[in-house]
Amino acid sequence: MERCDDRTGRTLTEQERTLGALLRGPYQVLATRVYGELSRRGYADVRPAHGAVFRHILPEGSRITELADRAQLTKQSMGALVDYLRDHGYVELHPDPLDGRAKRVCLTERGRALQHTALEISREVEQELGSQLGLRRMQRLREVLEELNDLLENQRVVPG
Amino acid sequence: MERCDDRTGRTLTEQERTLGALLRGPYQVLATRVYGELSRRGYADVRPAHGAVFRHILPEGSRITELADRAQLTKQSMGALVDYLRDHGYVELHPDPLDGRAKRVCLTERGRALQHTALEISREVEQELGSQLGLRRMQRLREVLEELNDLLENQRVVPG
DNA sequence: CCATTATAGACAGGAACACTGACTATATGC
DNA sequence: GCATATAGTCAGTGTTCCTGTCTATAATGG
Repeated sequence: MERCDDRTGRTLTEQERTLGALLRGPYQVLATRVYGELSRRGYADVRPAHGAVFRHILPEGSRITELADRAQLTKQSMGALVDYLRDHGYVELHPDPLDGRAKRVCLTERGRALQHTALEISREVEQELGSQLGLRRMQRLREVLEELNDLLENQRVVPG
Repeated sequence: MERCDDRTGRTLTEQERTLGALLRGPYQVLATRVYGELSRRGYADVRPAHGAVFRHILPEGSRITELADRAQLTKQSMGALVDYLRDHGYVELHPDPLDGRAKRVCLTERGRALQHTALEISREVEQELGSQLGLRRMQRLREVLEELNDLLENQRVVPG
């Protein structure tokens, strides 16, 4: 039986870094810093999962099903996130005047304040990284990532 | 009370895409495709969480604590992942000859085959994305991401 | 050599997150 | 109207990761 005794001291995936790994590292750092900073600035009850609501809700409000579709979650999961955010004062639920089954989810003042703060923190972290990485490189990274995101969005659901 | 009735049809975060969002999108697409393809190629029992082991294990084997440190997980969480992978034939546990408390986790033949296949799939997906995005752009993306990862790794733990 | 302290790992319990299936109430289309 | 579709809820489950506690072994300093 072959024993494991190479003694190279490097993993296989270190020798060949996958694109996924290269994306995951920075993303995790970003997410940790943004939610950590939010916690310090008075929004300790907002967790990463709730981003699914704040990222997708429209200024005029959105229905739970809409949010679920956009966030690629089930209605049940999105319903739970919305319940939590309502209980914590970030959103309000209004009956939809056009559809008696539906509810409109709307940001409260506090919800908008959080959204604003989160964007602010994101900008701060990006600037800080940019100053370490070099502004030109950060600019290039952003450009290519925007193109990649556009590409992926357009092929996410085959239009029927 | 101010009602929510802007009717712009765009979210705040769509107007200003954060770096985090730009990284998350492609990462999720990559991860979904890689693990989906692994499932189709006979590794349906390997889930994304198990990547923490395969990404960090050394060719000569690693201890659970080492893997936990590198993957930034607790020893307990890593222990559970290793147990699962042992039960499914991807790793073996040997007592560490140098430390009676420790166990060496080593990949089995099947574990190495999975690792190989996962890297192969990652390359395939990256190539496919590259052909859609443009090879030059993908090349630039990779370069900048590698620099960013190096930067973040070097400041992860302040060297004591 | 022995007492203290540190480390490797396991056991128990729980929180966060997202899922499936089944259900009610309302809307829509013929 | 009746059949079908949709919005949202209720109940239950699985995965992933955590904290706290414990045992066994190792390392260190008198």
